[in-house]
Amino acid sequence: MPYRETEHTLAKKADTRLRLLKAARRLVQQGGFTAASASAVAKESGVASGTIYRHFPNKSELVAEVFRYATEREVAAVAQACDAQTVDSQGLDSGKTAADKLTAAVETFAQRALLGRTLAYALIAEPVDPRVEQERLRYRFAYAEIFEDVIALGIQRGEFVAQNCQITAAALVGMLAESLVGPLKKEHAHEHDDLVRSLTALVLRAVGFNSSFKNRNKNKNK
Amino acid sequence: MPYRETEHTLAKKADTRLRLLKAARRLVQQGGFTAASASAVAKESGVASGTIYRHFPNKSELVAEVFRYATEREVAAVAQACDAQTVDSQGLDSGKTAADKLTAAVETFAQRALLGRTLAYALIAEPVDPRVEQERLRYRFAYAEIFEDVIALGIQRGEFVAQNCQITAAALVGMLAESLVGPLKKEHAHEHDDLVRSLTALVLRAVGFNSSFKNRNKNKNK
DNA sequence: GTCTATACGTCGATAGAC
DNA sequence: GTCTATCGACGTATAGAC
Repeated sequence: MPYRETEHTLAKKADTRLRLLKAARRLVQQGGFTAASASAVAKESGVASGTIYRHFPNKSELVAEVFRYATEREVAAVAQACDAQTVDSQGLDSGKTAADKLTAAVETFAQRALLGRTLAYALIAEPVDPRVEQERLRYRFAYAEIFEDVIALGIQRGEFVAQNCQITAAALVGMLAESLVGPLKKEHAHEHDDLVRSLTALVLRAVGFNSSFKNRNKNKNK
Repeated sequence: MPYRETEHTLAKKADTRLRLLKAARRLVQQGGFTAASASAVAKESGVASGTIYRHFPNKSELVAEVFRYATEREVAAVAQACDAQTVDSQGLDSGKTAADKLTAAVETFAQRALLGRTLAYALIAEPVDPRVEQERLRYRFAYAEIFEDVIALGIQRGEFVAQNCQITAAALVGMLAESLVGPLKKEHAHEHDDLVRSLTALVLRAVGFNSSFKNRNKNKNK
């Protein structure tokens, strides 16, 4: 009787793969990418080291996948922070301004990073394999796309000064990432709130937020 | 007669080392770090490939050294742009404002990058060996230190709003680096001037430049 | 400079799914 | 009976300690 792949075997295989990813992510969370050695991942996920290479062609690919797995959560959180409550449960526009959205995005990004410093540092700045660095570039662009929309909205609403959205969006990504690198390395970053406030202020200045803007169109869709 | 290192042999050795570095830098300039393979470097500098390893312990170290060699120029150019002409040949303060300095720094960084796009991309964003990535982190901090002084000056002079200089300085480094990544990859970036203008405006907004600032202390040291 | 530790990746054997 | 997943020791490269 010839061997065939069935639903069951495939599901099991996918399951093992996921276990490996989750185990690796835990290790990165605790000690950065350097802590996610092949043998450590194997141990953490309860398989033999050789098994890893039945699911990933090499270490770089495993790590790149872990990077995506972890970063996608962050991107999603920021994206959600921008859109959240723009439209409430009754389908009414809550009148969230572009400045509100941008502030929420910055706070979300920064606070998540500061609460999981090791993971954040690993995702943002830890020197890693070029293969993983490639993924970093992609995801920075993903963040930029989110910001771009918000900036365009802000300009359209007259909250922000006219500007090239793409440039500013990329710049915001750089600002956030780079300004967090230092604090993420230090041990006692208990001035979280100060830092977040500084960052939001900085970002709002950068986009040319007109602080006299009074949300003139508030509730215009009601 | 036992072999001894003489002045002459040492000088020759240093000379070869420098030739290797310069050759590698040329290659990076033309094709990024991927183009600077060991064999290519050997060919370009007219030595046998094995000779490289008499001057550098391994490829990573060679590349890291090239990175430093190239980046130090850039940092120096930016530092000089900040300080230039603050004091003229007669020892008189030319009254350069912090905004002037910051603008000069941004223009210098961006224009140099746009004129040597391949090299700039390699130094700023190309996925590279972790050993080299480590150097990137260092140099980003070097840039930040330059900016920090200028920002502190601007605050002190009342040109910029009060803020945490370290955070802003790091953020500026990130802004510049990240906003150039996209443009540096594209072929026809003939909107150089537009980009540079956008960047300077963005940076001045970020530091909270008070555009009504009239350089009240101009020439106060005359 | 040698020695030890640890890293990645491979391999033949084994167990088990089909 | 045929194929695959898993194991875990092993080969090889490299880094750090002494």
